[in-house]
Amino acid sequence: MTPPDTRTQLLDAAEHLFAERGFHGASIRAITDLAGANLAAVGYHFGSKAQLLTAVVLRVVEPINAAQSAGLDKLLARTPDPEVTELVEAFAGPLFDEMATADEGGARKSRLIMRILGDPAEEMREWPGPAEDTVRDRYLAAFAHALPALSANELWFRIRGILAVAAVDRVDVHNGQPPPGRSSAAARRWAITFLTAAMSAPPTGT
Amino acid sequence: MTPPDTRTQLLDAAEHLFAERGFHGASIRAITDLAGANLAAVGYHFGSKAQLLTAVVLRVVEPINAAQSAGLDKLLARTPDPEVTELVEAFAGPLFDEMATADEGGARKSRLIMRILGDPAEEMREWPGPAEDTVRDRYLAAFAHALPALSANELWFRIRGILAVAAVDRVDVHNGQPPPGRSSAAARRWAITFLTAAMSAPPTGT
DNA sequence: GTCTATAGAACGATAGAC
DNA sequence: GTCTATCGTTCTATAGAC
Repeated sequence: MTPPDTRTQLLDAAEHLFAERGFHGASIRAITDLAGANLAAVGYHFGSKAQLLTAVVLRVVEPINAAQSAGLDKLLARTPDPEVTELVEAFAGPLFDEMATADEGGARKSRLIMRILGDPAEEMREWPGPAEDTVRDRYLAAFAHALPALSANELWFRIRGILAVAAVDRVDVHNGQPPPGRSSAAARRWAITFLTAAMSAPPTGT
Repeated sequence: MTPPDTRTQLLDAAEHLFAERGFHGASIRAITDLAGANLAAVGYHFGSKAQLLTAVVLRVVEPINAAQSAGLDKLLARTPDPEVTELVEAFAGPLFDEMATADEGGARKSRLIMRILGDPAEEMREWPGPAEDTVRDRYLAAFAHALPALSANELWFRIRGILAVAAVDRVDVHNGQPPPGRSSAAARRWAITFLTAAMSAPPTGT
């Protein structure tokens, strides 16, 4: 049980506070205080507050991408024509798994991702993010194959719907507490049901 | 064509900047500059930056609530047992209508709502919001009646899914531009298809 | 109702001792 | 790698003239 190093403590504290208050709302002072580190530590370890943010985001996003990618590999190794529900499970499942660390860490990540999704400019834009684009493109192709009647635009709309439902999960609409009677395991299953039906809907008629 | 008064110009500018940069990222200076008003104008007209935010949010949310409420009234006046697709249309439709002012005003409101959804504490919490709670409860009852097999918790999960899909609409995942080939009219119809199928899914088995 | 001017606090970043 | 000290900037809020 070696104690976490300062760098990790800073990442933890920053993940918490960026999710809770946003980038501008979380000061370096608040982050270093929560991390039990010195004010100058952010500059030393990450260079700037903005670079700390990208490090935090990468740490949250990378395992999700890896799990999504591995899930698709596994699916395609078994059959060239996966079911819609299998694709939904492989794509949306990791979003819930990674955000379901029992404690409030899941809701925190969920909020962080929502903030990034909704942020058009914030110091977020320089973030590389080629990995998740690749993963998304691969799922786009797989869904297009499973749902050949759907136009590319409507398919894209639906995939963004998956992201939306997953991102908003565990973020309460009106206050900080999760809705009553929610366990993340149940939410995960509800989401698969909800999203499989949604993805499988026939194309919208003109 | 009377020119808008300072108060309205401040609300417009604040709506823009809060959506674009978040509450902490939008300074009073930036807001008053964009509004063509004086730095002291926010204090005079709204008392504080936080109260300006609640005024902005109320102005965005109120017409949506009113349209949702009127839509449900109209539906229930016609039949005591509306279809799921009609309920989805009445609930989700106004979210798209109010956010579809052709120009980028829609995306702006969409982003603002996303920020509020994802914000557990921000100066948002004191906001009264009894109206939208009432509307949501009425739809909850109507959906429960149309989908009697669904548990209250799973139904609640699904209604939040509607909000998620609507809120994320027109917010691009990775940069400020809307996805290719999107018109808000098409997005509205795609969403009704997507969400009707999702709401109509059978309950998740245990 | 609009302006100038400023108080008072918090901010990000960094230089330099240890 | 960690600390103190501080620079220069920006922030919200408000007092008071017009």
